[in-house]
Amino acid sequence: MHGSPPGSTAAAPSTGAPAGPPASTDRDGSRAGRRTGGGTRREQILREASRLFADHGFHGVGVDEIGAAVGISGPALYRHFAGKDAMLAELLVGISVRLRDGGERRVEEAAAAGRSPAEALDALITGHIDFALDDRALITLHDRELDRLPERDRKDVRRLQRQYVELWVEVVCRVYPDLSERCARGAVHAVFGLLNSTPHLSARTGALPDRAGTADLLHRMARAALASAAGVRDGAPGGG
Amino acid sequence: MHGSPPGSTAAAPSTGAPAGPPASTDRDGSRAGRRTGGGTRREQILREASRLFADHGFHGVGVDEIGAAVGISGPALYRHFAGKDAMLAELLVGISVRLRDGGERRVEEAAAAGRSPAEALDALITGHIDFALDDRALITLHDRELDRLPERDRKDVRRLQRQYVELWVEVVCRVYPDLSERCARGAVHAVFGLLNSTPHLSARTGALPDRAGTADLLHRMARAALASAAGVRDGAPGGG
DNA sequence: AGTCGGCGTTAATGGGCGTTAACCTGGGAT
DNA sequence: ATCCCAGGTTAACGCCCATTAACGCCGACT
Repeated sequence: MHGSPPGSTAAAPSTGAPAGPPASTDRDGSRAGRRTGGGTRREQILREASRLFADHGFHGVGVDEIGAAVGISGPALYRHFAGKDAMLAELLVGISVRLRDGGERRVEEAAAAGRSPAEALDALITGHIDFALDDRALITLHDRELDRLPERDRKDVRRLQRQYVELWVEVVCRVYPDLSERCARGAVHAVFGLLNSTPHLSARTGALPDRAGTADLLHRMARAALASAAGVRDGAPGGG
Repeated sequence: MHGSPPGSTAAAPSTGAPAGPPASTDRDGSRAGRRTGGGTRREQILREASRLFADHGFHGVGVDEIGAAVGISGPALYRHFAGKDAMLAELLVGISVRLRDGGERRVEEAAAAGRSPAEALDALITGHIDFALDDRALITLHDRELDRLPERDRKDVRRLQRQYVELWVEVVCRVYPDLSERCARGAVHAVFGLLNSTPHLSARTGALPDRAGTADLLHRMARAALASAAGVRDGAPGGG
């Protein structure tokens, strides 16, 4: 019991890539960047933690569960994170940064290429849809577990979220000049709700055709919803 | 310590109506229906519990907190409910029943009055918006805490939710015959996401004009989103 | 008047869980 | 060859919290 060999009792990881035999092939120079199946240990942990948090809620997941999901057990997580809170914080801040930076990049690129505000808005919609479809768990956490964060991080996340919303509002107001900023903000929030509904869809079996079809459907709905918020018939063409 | 008089140490209720002096004025005949400030004790508890669950998540709220919110302390809740799970179950089942029954009633009334499918759809939208605006906490719980339910109740709630969705899908398919049922289901889910976004809005101060304005905005957006899902320009009038 | 049950109270119990402690190991740098 | 430390392991601690136990008050019926 006491001197038993380690590494045999831990549960198997739930991702597709089993980490049983340590991946000895891919050694990169960096010290803290040892890689197993899918990225750094830290990244593995964050990925699994996000899935678990999204499924069962932050308080509904134990550290042992998270550990088991990556093939290590319980307290070993403390070699990578200061605690459970720190994992959630890193996830939420990471999401918010990615959303904001991605949005800013798209708007800047559109402006640099001399495209119309409507095209910039399309770029924002496309980016958000990609995110919602590819990182469903993160999207779920994004607007669900914010309150479980220690004060400091919560403020950071809120600031980032606000910046992202304002980015949208600016573009929307440029596309629909008659729309008040107040209404635009409300409409943008509603469109986020629409786009972020994807987690619910894919829970059901085959609820939607495929990725491209879903993306197209959501894109059309989002654009039409915004247009109608401005009291305008949507005159844009069909899809991307 | 042991024989101290009860009723003096409990925390004050957070609702507007203090329950300090027992309401002796309103006695109705029913035995289990004693009333204090706002409805039955059971109803008080459910109301506060829904608010707390929505704010902090099911696992993030303790029974002592719920008790304190209605002016009693901790284990007294067990005089009214079998346990914490039972409260959540009653809330979620109640929501789902109200949504489904309300929806069915509206559709039947529209049919009985000889109205068009489009008008039935408008009635559904209006009903959902009323619900989302008046019971924000419940709407939040509705799609967030389902997994925290014991198996039996979870199945019930899912069945009710499915029936509600199917009700919408039927009406939508009648309004837009070219829309495949599959796409209609996806679009309906997306519209739910749009309409249920209201909790996020009102968290911010003055994010939206007023109740009527918000309802109108959401209604227009929902209708336009559904129309665009069918590949149709929304031809309905402004709304009201 | 007497009693009985609804509704509270506080104290105790028991399990779950985050976190820490103490210890082990294997592979790269010296 | 040796050392070191990143990254594991299991055991233990302590808190939080849902639930139960044991008891008290009061209003309503007989």
